[in-house]
Amino acid sequence: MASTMIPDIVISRLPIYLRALDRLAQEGHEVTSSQELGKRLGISSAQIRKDLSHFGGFGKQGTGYKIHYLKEQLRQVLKVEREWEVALVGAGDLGSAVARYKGFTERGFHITCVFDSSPDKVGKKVGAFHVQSIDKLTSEITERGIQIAMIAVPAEHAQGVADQLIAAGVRAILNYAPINLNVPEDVHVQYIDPVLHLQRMTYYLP
Amino acid sequence: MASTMIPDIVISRLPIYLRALDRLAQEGHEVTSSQELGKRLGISSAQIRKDLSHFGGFGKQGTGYKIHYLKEQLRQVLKVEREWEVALVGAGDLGSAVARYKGFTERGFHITCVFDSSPDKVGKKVGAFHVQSIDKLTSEITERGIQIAMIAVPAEHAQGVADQLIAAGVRAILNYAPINLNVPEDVHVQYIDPVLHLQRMTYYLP
DNA sequence: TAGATTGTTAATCGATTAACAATC
DNA sequence: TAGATTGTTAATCGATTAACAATC
Repeated sequence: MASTMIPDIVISRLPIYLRALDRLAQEGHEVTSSQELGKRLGISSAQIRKDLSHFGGFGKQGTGYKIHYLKEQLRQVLKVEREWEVALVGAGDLGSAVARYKGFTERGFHITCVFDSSPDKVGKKVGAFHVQSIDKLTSEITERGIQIAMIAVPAEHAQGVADQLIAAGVRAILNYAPINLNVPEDVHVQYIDPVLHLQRMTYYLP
Repeated sequence: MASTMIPDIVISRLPIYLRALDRLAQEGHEVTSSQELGKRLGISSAQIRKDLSHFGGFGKQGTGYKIHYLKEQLRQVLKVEREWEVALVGAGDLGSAVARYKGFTERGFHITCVFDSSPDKVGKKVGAFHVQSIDKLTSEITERGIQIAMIAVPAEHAQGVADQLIAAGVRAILNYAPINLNVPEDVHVQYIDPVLHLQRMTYYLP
């Protein structure tokens, strides 16, 4: 299969293209070119064409890409033409904010269960969600066949939670805890730590 | 100056190293090696040594790196040995969550002003912050000499806000709005869009 | 000293870009 | 047709890794 041969760095740009295409569509455009897209994103047109060509010829010489069509193709490549169930672990300040964030559902990622280890929180509601005991994590995730989870617990508990999630069948983790996770190679992890981004920018400030 | 010659990809890893060193220190370690650090981070030891060597010889043959010393050196390189003032634009759901997040202050980034365009929000409190009208943005940021801002407004207003921030002197922007910003090349932008990370992982799921 | 690990060089690997034939 | 833009190849550029002398 071709999928194993496509560099991850290419995959990482597809969601960015998709987001820009959504925007162009919203603005009323129907067609775009690698040049226009590249200018918006600060990416060379050659790179965009090369990235897209891994998955097929989506454009037409002389005219460019039909935005609606390209969007649909990219959504299928990324497997985001479907809806995904997501588990959230941690219902503290950070977890609650994540649970309330509307951007997930709007783009096809539905949080369907929220876990916390604190008896104070279990049984309470966070946003629209009923917080469950972490003891239910394995059974709930296994039964529902959930493959994606978000971790929003303190750093010191994140690795343990990740291990539990993986044992229960989770294969993709979005980690908000400020710590690196060690996971088997068939499990994917992405990190959100806004402070890292700030620290990367201060280097360049006077 | 050497700084312009160091690849940005190297800079982007320094905060990750720093975070791992913090953790090692918390766990009671006093010394580490490129091998140990690399194993934790899933990065080759050669890469860590090479990255660090851009800034000086921080280690000792045979023994490795003193964690406390290396932390201090990296903090200086990244300019995070000091405290930074940060402006936040947008006090809606997302902006409020950002304002309440404790991780910023803990690591030296102090939100000192919050702006919103909605008269409903101006004058109210969000977390510990008094929300100001966006009309005050330019004067407030200029007077305080703020160089870092976070954008948490709807996508359609993000570019306009960025333009205002830059005109007022901001040189580093952390953008939570799901849209690419076009900025002059002496302005740094980083993006936080958790959905992008999820979309990048679903590609690999069955 | 023997063992370990750095800092650095050279070799390898991979990603980006330039260029252009194909073609709409 | 003339103009525009794709998809793709080859060339360039840059980043990672392997290896090892230096040295603690």
